[in-house]
Amino acid sequence: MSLQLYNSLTNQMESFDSIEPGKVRLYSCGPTVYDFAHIGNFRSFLFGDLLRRTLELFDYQVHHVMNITDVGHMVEGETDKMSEAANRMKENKKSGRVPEGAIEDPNDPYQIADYYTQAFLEDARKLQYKIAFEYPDNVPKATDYIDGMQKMISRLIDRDHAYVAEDGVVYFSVESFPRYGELSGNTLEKLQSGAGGRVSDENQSRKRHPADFMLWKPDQHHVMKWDSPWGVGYPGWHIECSVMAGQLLGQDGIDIHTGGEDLIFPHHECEIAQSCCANGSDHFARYWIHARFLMVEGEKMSKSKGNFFTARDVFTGVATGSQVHPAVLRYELIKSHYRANMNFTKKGLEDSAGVVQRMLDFESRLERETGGEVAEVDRSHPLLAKFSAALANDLNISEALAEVIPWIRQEHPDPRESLAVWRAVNSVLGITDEENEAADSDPIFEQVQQWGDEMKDARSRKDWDASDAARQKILDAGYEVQLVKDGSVVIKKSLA
RNA sequence: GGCGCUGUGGCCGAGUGGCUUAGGCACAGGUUUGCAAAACCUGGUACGCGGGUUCGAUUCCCGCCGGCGCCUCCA
Repeated sequence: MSLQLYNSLTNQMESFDSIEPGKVRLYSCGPTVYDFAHIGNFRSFLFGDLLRRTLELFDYQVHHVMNITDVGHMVEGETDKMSEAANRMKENKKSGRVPEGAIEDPNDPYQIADYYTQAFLEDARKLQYKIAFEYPDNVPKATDYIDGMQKMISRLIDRDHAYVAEDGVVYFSVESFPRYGELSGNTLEKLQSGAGGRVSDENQSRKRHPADFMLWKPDQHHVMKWDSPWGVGYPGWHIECSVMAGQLLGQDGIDIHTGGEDLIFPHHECEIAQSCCANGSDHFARYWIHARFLMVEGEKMSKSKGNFFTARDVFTGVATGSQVHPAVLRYELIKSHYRANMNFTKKGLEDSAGVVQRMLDFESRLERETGGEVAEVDRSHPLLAKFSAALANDLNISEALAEVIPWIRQEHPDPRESLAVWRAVNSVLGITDEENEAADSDPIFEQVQQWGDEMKDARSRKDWDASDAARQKILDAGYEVQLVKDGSVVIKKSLA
């Protein structure tokens, strides 16, 4: 069975073949670390994770790399993102969102970048984003690759694909790369007319073509700056991914490159141009796969609408009013097809919580029945065959889940086989894991347990009023109560 | 204006030229239960609008309307 993927480069479905048999080189555009990552970022990242896990299910050995962008790129020529982050950090410290003492000096961009990098990794691990467990090896930081960027820029200049403009800025010459526009469907003429009045005239006049993009900008005053053959300054945004992908995954091209749909142009278009021209190769990535945007309650997520949520806003209950288990957020963010807009809602989260609870219960039941012993299964097992066929169809997760959920409800006469099947399914879904369950401890849990005991005692006396009162206290604390036939009371924390 | 994606029942969300027409949540009825919850069983409601092709279209074609992204900050 071959994996079918929708390639943004050709705008059609294609059978996946890797450059090296059995191995996949996968690159995902990662977060900028000027602030906490939001749920839209994680939708895109978790799509990359789902792709990686699916490839692994199909027995590929996947080398996945994702960058961390920690260079403070310029905004509007005035402020840069690191300075903005420093200001925000000072506010966040005041409001308590960032604990006092978390950062010694908010004016040190490296401290800010490091703080948000660690925060990102923490969130990503809770969400079972596999690559976050491979930091730092497969999660490179842009500022560690300045030297490589400079070498690539030099090579582009040597090959006449880049030039130093009269103001000292190094630009990539899009006219030197006829295929520029291949990914986004743009042409240089259209770009020229589309640019309109957005870009200041002074800047444009120094470029050979309006679409030429910056590779290095000399700027003594920039908050993060490095020495270079073109003066002290900082690199352009696009060059870092070309360099890190090349150094970590090899110069002879990568198999799959992923990112959010907004990165198609200009970012990925520019990566292709730089990489192909610097390496003298025809291909950079053979498959480009882009995830669509996330909406919140039917609207675009934006700070001004107040529907802009970070992952930790969701975990802690800031977003919806109740705490959300990371597995529920993960499920919510992966449950719909990556090429469809997804609508993030409180109701959706509650739905997801129900499914996740069912999965957790199912797994613990099988663990109990088998003592953790599993049978041998492979992908020819009926459920796994259907599950993987669905995923092979451009990661059709909805269809895959539509097979799994009814299967869970079925009778499971051979729990050891079912557990093995479940583990294979879960290796892709990433729902249950020991780490999150262990992290579930709650200071009021002992109190809740005590109410549970009260309820059990009251029930044995048939004192229904006392039983109901105890149950209400448990429910109010955000827990759910289940009665078992033998008279015991099982208490579970609500997942969302 | 250009490029690309998209519109399915109360909600989320697959899929298909006709066949038993996903799955989840919610809702209704039932089993169970002190009452709930959970679990299990049963049930109803679809394919943006207008044309065309066809014996037959939600599915193909054309047009229209709506939503989303990009067109040098953006997952």
